[in-house]
Amino acid sequence: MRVSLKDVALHAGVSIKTVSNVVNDQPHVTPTMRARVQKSIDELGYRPNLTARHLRKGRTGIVALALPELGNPYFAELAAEVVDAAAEHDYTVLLDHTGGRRDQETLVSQGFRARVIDGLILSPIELEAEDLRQRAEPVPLVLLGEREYDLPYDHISIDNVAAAREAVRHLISLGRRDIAFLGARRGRSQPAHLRLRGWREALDAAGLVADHRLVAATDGWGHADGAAAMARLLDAGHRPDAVFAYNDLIAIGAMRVLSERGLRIPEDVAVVGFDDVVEGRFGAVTLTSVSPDKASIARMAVESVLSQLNGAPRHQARRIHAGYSLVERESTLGRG
Amino acid sequence: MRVSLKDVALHAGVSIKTVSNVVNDQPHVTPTMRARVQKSIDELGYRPNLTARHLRKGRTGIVALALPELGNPYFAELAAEVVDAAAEHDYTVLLDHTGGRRDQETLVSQGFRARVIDGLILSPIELEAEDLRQRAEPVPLVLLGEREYDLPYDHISIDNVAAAREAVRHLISLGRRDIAFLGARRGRSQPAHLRLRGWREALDAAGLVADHRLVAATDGWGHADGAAAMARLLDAGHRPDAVFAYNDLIAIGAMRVLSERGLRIPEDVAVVGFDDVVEGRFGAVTLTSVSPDKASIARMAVESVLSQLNGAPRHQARRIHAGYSLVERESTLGRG
DNA sequence: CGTCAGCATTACAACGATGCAAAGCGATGT
DNA sequence: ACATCGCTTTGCATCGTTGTAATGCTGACG
Repeated sequence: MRVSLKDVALHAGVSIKTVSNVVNDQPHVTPTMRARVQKSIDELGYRPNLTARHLRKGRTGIVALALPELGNPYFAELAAEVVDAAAEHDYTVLLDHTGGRRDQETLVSQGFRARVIDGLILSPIELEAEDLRQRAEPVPLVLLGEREYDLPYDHISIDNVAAAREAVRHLISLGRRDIAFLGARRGRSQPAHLRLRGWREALDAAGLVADHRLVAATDGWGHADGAAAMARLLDAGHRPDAVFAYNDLIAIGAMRVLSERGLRIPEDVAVVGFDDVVEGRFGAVTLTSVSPDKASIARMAVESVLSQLNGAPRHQARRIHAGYSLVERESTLGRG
Repeated sequence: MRVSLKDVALHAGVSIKTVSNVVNDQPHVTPTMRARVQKSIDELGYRPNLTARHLRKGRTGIVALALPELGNPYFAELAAEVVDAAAEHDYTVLLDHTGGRRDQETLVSQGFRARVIDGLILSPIELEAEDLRQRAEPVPLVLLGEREYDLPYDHISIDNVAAAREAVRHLISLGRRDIAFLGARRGRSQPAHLRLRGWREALDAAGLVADHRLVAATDGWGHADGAAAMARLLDAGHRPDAVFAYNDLIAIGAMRVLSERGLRIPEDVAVVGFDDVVEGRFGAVTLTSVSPDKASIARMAVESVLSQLNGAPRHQARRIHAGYSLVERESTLGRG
């Protein structure tokens, strides 16, 4: 069995409370006493029982992070950043993944999966505002990602519209005119709408037509979905001279298909992705991509949870934009 | 504040324990009583406080998973599998990452990072046997990965030597003779030694020389490390006709350098990786790779932790081999 | 009608830690 | 020598839940 305060107290010949005071660095403990108790603590190898502490104090030191899928390197990289950011505050991260399914996301938001947590950082895909409106859970919640809700929860993301606009403007500056968008989620009410809006706005601003036939829906957000969408576009007889993808995986899947069809990147088709995952930096053609500042997203998410825990007013939600940059690589090199 | 058993008991006009019995589906509760209490539970929206339950029962329902780096898709994919496997047993996963550093790995193994866990699944990189020998922690531990220790802990991995042998044998069967190995960790006592041994054994068995000049060390396990190692090899005047990499990321990094130097894959240089990460299936040249059965690794790891929790003898450790297969793709296509 | 078996319900203690308030103790002032 | 002050140390209750043991109650049986 584990060593408890009681054992240490017995060993040191003092009261339980005194040991507790030493452990918690309370004032009003004489150096002598502190030393004596510390000795017993060390000898017995005492370590506080966080469960008990939590029961008493109402804190666990754990924040949950619920992501659509860990297999997507963007989320994996983000998770790593969150773990680090949490560690800075002596917090650990409990990981959950929802598969981007609405029922799972709802369950997680209501605390059904993990109930021993101080806060929740959730990156929703299909969750609807109404699902959250019914949330009775007192646990602080922070939302990440592209979905926007008019609800009293902090929301952290980059300015997706502006970032998408910048990406497409970059393609236009290279002289591209027929710019496809890959990755509007098929059959969804909110299909990647912010990035799609940025695409449209950039085209409008340049006096180009936003041809909806160049918008290809996908079922998911992986390589295979990008490949399928690209193939569909080409099979339908379209030959865009540039592609802006919802994310890097879709872009990479698309690039694969483009080269299978004998199209050169960037000469024939320039490609821009979104997320700046490591993978995009090492393909045969490196990928130009919008690079969200993952570290600061993670940091702000953790800080939001902690500030809510420390009594920040929960009714006024903040919409926080993290930084981003467009990283240009081979897939948009030179003039097309 | 949250609703507790006490509140429900008051509301229903019964004792706390009776409510507890209803909640836990204990026998010896009359249907009438059960209905009455259930009504109060529903009306008040009671949900058990897991922290208190855990304090009482000594279990938290959380297993920790400590990985070297989440940024590596192999580990991210594995983490996703572990989360799923744990969920099947109503367990959630607490994620930690060690950066593959020995001090972090030691801390994690001793429970310093996360102290609210029922078990720990650890994938060590630099941890030494002595670090674990001093482990006093009563929490069940399972080890994953290539490192082998003669210690009383279950260890789950694939048969790295056999898998590496098979990969290299495949290259030999394509007529390749000068087969490089990329990824022995530089300056380490146990540099990827199992996969390296498989490489050597396959060459020996085929009557080929295992030329140690074709073994290139790396600093880490990422794309950049593979690229650097490949560049170093080529710069030194070596021109292998095949490359076997410690993992897919290193392989992909190497492929990038190979094509930069105008070498064709697989015509000039065939490449085999290890891990079968999704990324390898969507490059310009898809990557042949050893594919460990991640799902069953995850499942067995979780089951090992749970069986230890349920009193399985801890002194006799098991060495468990999961399945794997060699998936052939474009990077080793046809005859060279 | 009284007794007892047997099930339903309850009271109490405990898991380990901490907040609060009271008790202990040495030093100081008169 | 004694009252007082102030810091150190302690005892007790408590967080929400569950295991154990005791109690209450109903109905069957003699």
